[in-house]
Amino acid sequence: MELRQLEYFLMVSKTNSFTRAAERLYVSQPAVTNAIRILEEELGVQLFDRNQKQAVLTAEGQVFFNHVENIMCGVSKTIFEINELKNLNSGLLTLAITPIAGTWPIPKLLKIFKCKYPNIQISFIEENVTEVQTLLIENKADLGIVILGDNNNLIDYTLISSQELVICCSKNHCFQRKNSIDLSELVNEPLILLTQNCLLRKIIVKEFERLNTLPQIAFESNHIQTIKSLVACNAGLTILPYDLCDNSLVTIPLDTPLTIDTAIAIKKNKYISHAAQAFLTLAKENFLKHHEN
Amino acid sequence: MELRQLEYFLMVSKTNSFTRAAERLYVSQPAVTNAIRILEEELGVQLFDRNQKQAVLTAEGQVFFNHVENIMCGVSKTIFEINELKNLNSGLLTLAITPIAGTWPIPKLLKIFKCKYPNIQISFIEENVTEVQTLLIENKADLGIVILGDNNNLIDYTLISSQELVICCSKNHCFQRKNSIDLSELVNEPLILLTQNCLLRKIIVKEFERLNTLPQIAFESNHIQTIKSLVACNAGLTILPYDLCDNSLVTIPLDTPLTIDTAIAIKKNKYISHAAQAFLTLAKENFLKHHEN
DNA sequence: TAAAAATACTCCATAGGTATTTTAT
DNA sequence: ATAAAATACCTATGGAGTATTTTTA
Repeated sequence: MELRQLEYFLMVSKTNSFTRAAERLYVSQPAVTNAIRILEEELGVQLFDRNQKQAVLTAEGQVFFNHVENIMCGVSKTIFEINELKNLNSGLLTLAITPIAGTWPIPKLLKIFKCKYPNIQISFIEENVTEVQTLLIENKADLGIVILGDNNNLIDYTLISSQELVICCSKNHCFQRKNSIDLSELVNEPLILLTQNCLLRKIIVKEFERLNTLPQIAFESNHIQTIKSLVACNAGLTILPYDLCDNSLVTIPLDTPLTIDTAIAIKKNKYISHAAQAFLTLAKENFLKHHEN
Repeated sequence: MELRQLEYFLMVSKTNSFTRAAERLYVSQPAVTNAIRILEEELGVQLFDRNQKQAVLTAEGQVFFNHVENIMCGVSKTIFEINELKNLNSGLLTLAITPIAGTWPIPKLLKIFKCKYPNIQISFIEENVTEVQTLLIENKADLGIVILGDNNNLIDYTLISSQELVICCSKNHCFQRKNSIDLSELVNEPLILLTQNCLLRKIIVKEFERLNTLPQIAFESNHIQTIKSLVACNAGLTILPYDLCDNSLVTIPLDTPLTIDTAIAIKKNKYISHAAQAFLTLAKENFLKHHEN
């Protein structure tokens, strides 16, 4: 049984004529006759009654017809859906993101993506970096979005955001007039940082360790907003990516700039779905455009 | 797109290997590779990620897989159903019957048929002879069951029952001792017959007309039972097929036997469905067996 | 190095074409 | 006589095979 035969069969059923079916299918009449003959032989059942004035379905042919219509409808739907995927008019994108990446700078990017490809469904898995990497390697996520720093050699990383870290203090803090600050000046200042397992915290602590010291952590929270509120009421200082700060705080650059880099992580040598490719391309474009400014 | 390709695709999906799929399909590995390659080219989408340790479905391949499973399931169901029809394990038989045929001798035959082919569904259309013939010509019924007498030259008739008509009278009637009766003896007897449009009535009337006379119709009814009851209480005589009589009545054969013939009517040159063929064969067998006795 | 997939090539089955015959109205 | 389907025969596409190369773990 072949789809071609089924197609011919449907056309003969609809036109009640081998000749007219052949015309509409742009093949010769014997081609149709042959296809139907072979189909009937294979099924062991006569599909058309040729003794009538016109080729008319037999009882068995009618039963077959009902099934074949369903099959061919399924085939059409399949091809349609594949084209929708190709045209990025449908699809599922599974993103494995780390919490910090989830708060920033990804939401902005997602908004642009969703606007451009409204029919692509996005599914999030929010886990820590090592778990995100595992998900990628096990093909349980298309793309990961992580803060660079703890790379895995089975994964490729594409930088999509590089943001300068700045010191944040309240408008009343004595640092507020400074043009820049050296990290060493913060050694004795009470700091308000994210909780221990966050990459931003780890990056900051690592920088202090490079100075052979440790930060004085007055408060820690896993909510950026809490940290900002504490800083605003002068409970201490914090260090945040510039874009996460708002005008309730004073931001002061570091003497030796420190950046936090966000990257899209993809398993090496893995096929990338159209939706994932679209996301990757958009993220790269966005990064370049942002960097020009 | 071809069913063969879809079959190969499913096997590769299930085995995650072109080589193992080829083994299971009893074809060479390049045959599978080629089929999938052509399928991918035609769809414009990569279905398998060959960069992994094993051939694994891409996101697009997964979507395709879901559809293809449905399609192939539909194909299996189709073939199964066609085989069921061939094996007379399913099917629909549309019988166009005239009322007299419906009461007798068809019910007996139907019982045997239903017993032998319990899964064939039977649909009745009860109409008069000319309407039954129209239904057959318009392919709205597979078989007709009619009393012979008003034949149509577009239709073939197959005799399935030939029954002698007998005079019926009550046990008190003066005729009850007779061994046989000539129709002419009934000319002045009050008769109880079926209503005008019934073929049995027409046959009887025609016989009287051959004697250049008309029957004296005391009562008419379209219910056999009513007629029999009237005869039993001596309201008159009737003429019925022998099998429709019971021992509440006395039955007397006619001098010159008169028969009522039931036939299966089929449109000439028409394809006969397996179910209809089975019914026809059974009816013929049954008729022969009955005639031997 | 081994195993899997891709490639190169050869062959033949068969789909489809043209020409013609048969069939049915 | 006409129109439709079947048949006969030919051609060429492409599916499947074998042998081999490439690739990746």
